[in-house]
Formats: sequence, C-alpha cells, structure tokens
Amino acid sequence: MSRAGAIKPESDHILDRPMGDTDGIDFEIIELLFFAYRDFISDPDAILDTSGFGRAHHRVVHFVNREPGLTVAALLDTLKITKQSLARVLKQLVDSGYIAQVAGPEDRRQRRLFPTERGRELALALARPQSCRIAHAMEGLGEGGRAAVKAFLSGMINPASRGAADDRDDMMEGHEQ
Amino acid sequence: MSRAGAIKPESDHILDRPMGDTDGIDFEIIELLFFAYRDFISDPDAILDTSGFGRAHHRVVHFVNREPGLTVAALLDTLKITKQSLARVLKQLVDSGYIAQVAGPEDRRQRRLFPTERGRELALALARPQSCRIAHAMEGLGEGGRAAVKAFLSGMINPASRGAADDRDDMMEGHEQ
DNA sequence: CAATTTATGTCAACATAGCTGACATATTCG
DNA sequence: CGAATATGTCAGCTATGTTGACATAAATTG
Repeated sequence: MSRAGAIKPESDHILDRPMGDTDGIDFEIIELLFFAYRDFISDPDAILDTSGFGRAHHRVVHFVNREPGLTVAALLDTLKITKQSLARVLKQLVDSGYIAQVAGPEDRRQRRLFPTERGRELALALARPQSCRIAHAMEGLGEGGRAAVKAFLSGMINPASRGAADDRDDMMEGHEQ
Repeated sequence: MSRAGAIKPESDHILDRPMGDTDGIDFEIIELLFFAYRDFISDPDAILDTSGFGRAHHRVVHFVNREPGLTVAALLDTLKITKQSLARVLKQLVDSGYIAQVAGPEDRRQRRLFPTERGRELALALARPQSCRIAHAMEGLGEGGRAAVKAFLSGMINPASRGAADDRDDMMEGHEQ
C-alpha cells in the first residue's frame, strides 16, 4: 500500500512478452470460452433484470421446466449448490407463482417441483435468445460441425457431473458431506 | 410464506410435461454449455482456493499475462466490470507481487500492468488444467472439428465484445456511461 | 498559464449469490 | 419406537459485482 508510488520496473523482474501458445497451452480456446459464455448469459440477464430475478432463478426455472417433478435433492445435485442457497431463490419463485411444490406421491417428505404456466413462459423467454445465439453460431457449420461442437462440449464435462442425474435412482446419495 | 403448507396441485395449473425441443429451442446445447463451463472453471477454482484468490483474480492475472503492458482502462473494457470491482482484486495482486504497475511511457497517467514471474507462474498453473481439459475434449475431432468448435465459439461472441480490444485506438471511448 | 478533461485511485454503501453451522419438522424405515 | 432421510430455516460470513461521490496527477486545450 505504501508502495503505490514505487512505480519502478527495476525492483521486481517484470515480464513484457505475452504469455503465448509457446507453453503448449490452448489460450485461444480458453479465451473463446470465456467470452462466449459471458455473452451467452448476457441475453437472459437482460430479461431477468426486468423481472427482478437473477441468474440463480434462471437456472432453477430452467431445470424445473426441463424435468418437471424434480425433487429438491436432485435439483441441488444438478446445480451443485447448497440447500440454503437454493432455498432463497426457490422460495421467491414459489411465492411469485413460477414454480409449484407437490408432496411426492411415494415419499411424502419430498417436494417435487413443477413449473406453472407462468414459469414455463419465463423459462422459454429466457431460452429463446440463447437458442437464437446458438443457431447463429452454428450457421455455416455442417452436420459434422454441429456434431463436433456437441462432442467437444460433452468432453468438457466431468463424467460425474451428468452421471449424477442418471444414477440418481441406484445410488444412496450418502454424500451430504 | 404462509402458503408453505398449501401443497396442492389443484389450485395453480401445473405443467408436468418436460420443456423439450418441440418449441424449436436448442436446449441440448444450452445445457451442454452450462455444464461444460461450470466444470471448465472448476479446475482453476480448486487451485485458487489454495492461493486465497478467486475467479476475479484469475481473470486479471490471465489477461495481464496475455497482454503485458495493458492499461487499466483496457482491462476494464475486456472484463466489463467497474473500476471499483477491479481495484479490489488488482490491489491484492499488486501487493502480493503477482502484478506490477508501471507508469505509461507516453502518457504517464496510465498504469500499465505487467506480470511478475510469480504472476506468470500462477497464470500458467491456472491455464494448464483448462488446456488439458480442452485437449481431452478435442480428442477424436479432426482438424475440421477443431475449426468447427472455434467457429462456433467465435459466433457466440458479441461483435463488440472482442472488437473493443481492436478498436481501442480509433474510438474515443466516450461511454463511461 | 489557467481551465478542463482524462486515467486512475479510493471511500462508503449496497445487492446477489455462494458458503458453513446449527437446529426444526415431517416422514419413512428398520 | 428410534434412527435416518428430505426438506426448511435462522444467522452470519465471503466473494464479487454495483452506484455515487470525491481526490490526484497528468495531459490537453483555450
């Protein structure tokens, strides 16, 4: 802090050549991913500002619409956040009538989550500009190009990340930590 | 809040069919992007926890290493955050000896940002696992596949997002808002 | 040169969205 | 019945973004 005025290159050895692909690191894709994802979520963000919701709400609304009847536990597993974090946004969505909770038919401790029509509309409105952006980015790529993109994105995902949703039935979920 | 006990499907109309690709929306890629990016940043996050830094520091260290001599204004433009947000993390990085500030040779009001060797090492350490993940995801894709991925990611980016870095010289930057 | 603009820094307050820890309640299961 | 499970909730902390106001030094301009 007292060094704020010590703007002299002699003291610390300073590097002035850019960190490039010499190190065998794929900086190009790293940065493309950063910018692509940033702009990808900017579309729904603009809509959410209007609704008074945030990205956290977006994710919840999305996955509940994609898998109606989802349990809270399954949603937590998908989002990889804590139940306290989820509770905050979920409560707002339920109170505002975007999501409804129904006691599980088998296990009545569960609260299965369903979208209302309002929730469905919001999810679609948020997904629409994202899908348009994707369609635009896919323009000119052939069927093989699209397959390559899918393969690439799938390969970026940790095996356990998606598996959790598939294995949900046969595993005992004993990892509350 | 008092409706917490009103777990009844009859009141609100509840939707139980999944929101699918019927609506002409590319949910598949939307979700792949979500999971891919989440896991993509989990690698550096794990390292950062050790260092006591966060994602914000990561981004700063990355771009300073990629373009040594970057001005604060240019960095703000790349990150699209406010100077107050940047100040917090930048100060920590400078104080910890990861980044050095040098008065601009032409315009001495500028603080050009340079990585120290320590900063370079950190940037490389953070990029390494991400690059490995990318390499793994690219496995099996031919040269055309890689080109498709690049074209796709580039197409996802707002034209102005990257352009800002290119146009920096000829535009008057009169958008402090 | 004086006035203004620019580049940057800084203080204070606030919002969102994550976290941990602790505890409550209802339900199921052994 | 008692233990485990699914969920909810309270309280407080952290990281990272925001706005608004103001300070300082250097460049630019009249």
